[in-house]
Amino acid sequence: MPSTTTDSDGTSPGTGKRRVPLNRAAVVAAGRRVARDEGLSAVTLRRIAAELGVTAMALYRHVGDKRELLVAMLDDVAEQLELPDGHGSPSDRLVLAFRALHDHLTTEPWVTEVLKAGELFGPRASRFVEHVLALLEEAGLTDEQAADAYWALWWYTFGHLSYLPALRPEGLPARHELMTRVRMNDHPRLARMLSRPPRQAAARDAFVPGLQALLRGLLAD
Amino acid sequence: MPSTTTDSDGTSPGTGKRRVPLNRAAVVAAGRRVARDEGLSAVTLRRIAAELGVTAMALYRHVGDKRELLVAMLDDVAEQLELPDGHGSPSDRLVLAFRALHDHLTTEPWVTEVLKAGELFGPRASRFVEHVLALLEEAGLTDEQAADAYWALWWYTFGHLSYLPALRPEGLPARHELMTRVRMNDHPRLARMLSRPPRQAAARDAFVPGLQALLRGLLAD
DNA sequence: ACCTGAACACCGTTCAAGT
DNA sequence: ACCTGAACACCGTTCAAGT
Repeated sequence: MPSTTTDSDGTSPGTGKRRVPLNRAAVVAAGRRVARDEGLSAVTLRRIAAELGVTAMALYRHVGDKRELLVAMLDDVAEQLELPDGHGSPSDRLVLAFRALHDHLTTEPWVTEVLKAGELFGPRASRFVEHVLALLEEAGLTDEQAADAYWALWWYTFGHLSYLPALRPEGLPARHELMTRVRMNDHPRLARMLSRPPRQAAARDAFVPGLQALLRGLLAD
Repeated sequence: MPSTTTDSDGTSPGTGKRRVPLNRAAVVAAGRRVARDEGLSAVTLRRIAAELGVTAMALYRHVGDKRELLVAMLDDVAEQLELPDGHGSPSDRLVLAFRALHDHLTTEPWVTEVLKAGELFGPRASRFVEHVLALLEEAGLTDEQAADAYWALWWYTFGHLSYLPALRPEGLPARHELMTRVRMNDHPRLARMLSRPPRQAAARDAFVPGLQALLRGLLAD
């Protein structure tokens, strides 16, 4: 979402001299830019500073520490999540909501990595939570049931997100090695499972059926 | 489970001189010891080497790199997982199996952290997978349905494991801060959810009901 | 007020050298 | 064969100093 020639900090990224003082939004934007283009491992204070034409220490004026920066980047992503306003049963609309969440968190892989690092999906995600709780209520759940159901749905979604990277090209050698080390004669069912093509698309498609199954179980009292 | 005075490397940990040459099992055991006692962040090659009375570089003789060491530590944990041989319906026994997995992975918190880092739960876990696939088959699922169901159950379990740390004492300030930053008037249901006591035990107890709901949905065709 | 330079205490890892 | 010492290229972060 950075524009072509000028960013919110008033400079062309990586070039030229500072015209205006740094601000927090510019730091967060630079962090997202680096994360999107070069991956989370490239998100170091020194790298972001270079992106802004500044030294690493200058960042400490606008951000308490690196963790705070990551939380701010996450919150920035949360703000851009759009809630689908669908029709149909609460169950159908819950599927839509979690699919939207899943897809949104998936567009920039670093987001999942930061979530895995233990950061909570920040305050700006509260719209989403409220929306889901309302749908669960509409489906007939009590406050307590809705809260438990929300967490179950989130755990499932987060677990799925976390395992997508393992199915990416880089992870496939590890999977193959695992396949060869398993004594297949003792584990015929596992052997059959592993022999199925492990396409990432397959895992992606498996998200919705599992989600629907979970919802069926949660909404059936 | 290292014994009291002597370890598998033939020395008292952290003291004395080497009597026998290092071996891979001793390195892995030392890694687990450090992880259990001081947390995953303390698991550095230098720290493990010190534990063994050796320099960091000596470890490279027995372990390719740090990642390989972590995978070996994980595999060590997988080997110790005991499958419960319960009676009752396949569904009941699936609950038992995943509860056993959950509890086993929970006894040493670093395990979840390594899983979050993207490592696959190694070859020695294949007994568990085979066991679950057999139960799903017994419940009437086809190969393909069983594979999808296995993943759904794992995603749910892993998601839950991953969020336990956020509910530990260290994470509670963050949760509280989140609570104050949410505009509660706009989000009444979220406000009610957050005001419930966020005890870790509660999240732990919530694991099984969600698991049962998921199973209900998966097994009902 | 805002930013820099140098330094500190760490990492994983490589490489030549010791015994 | 097995281990060491010194070094490299990094981290996040602190602190005194510049303008």
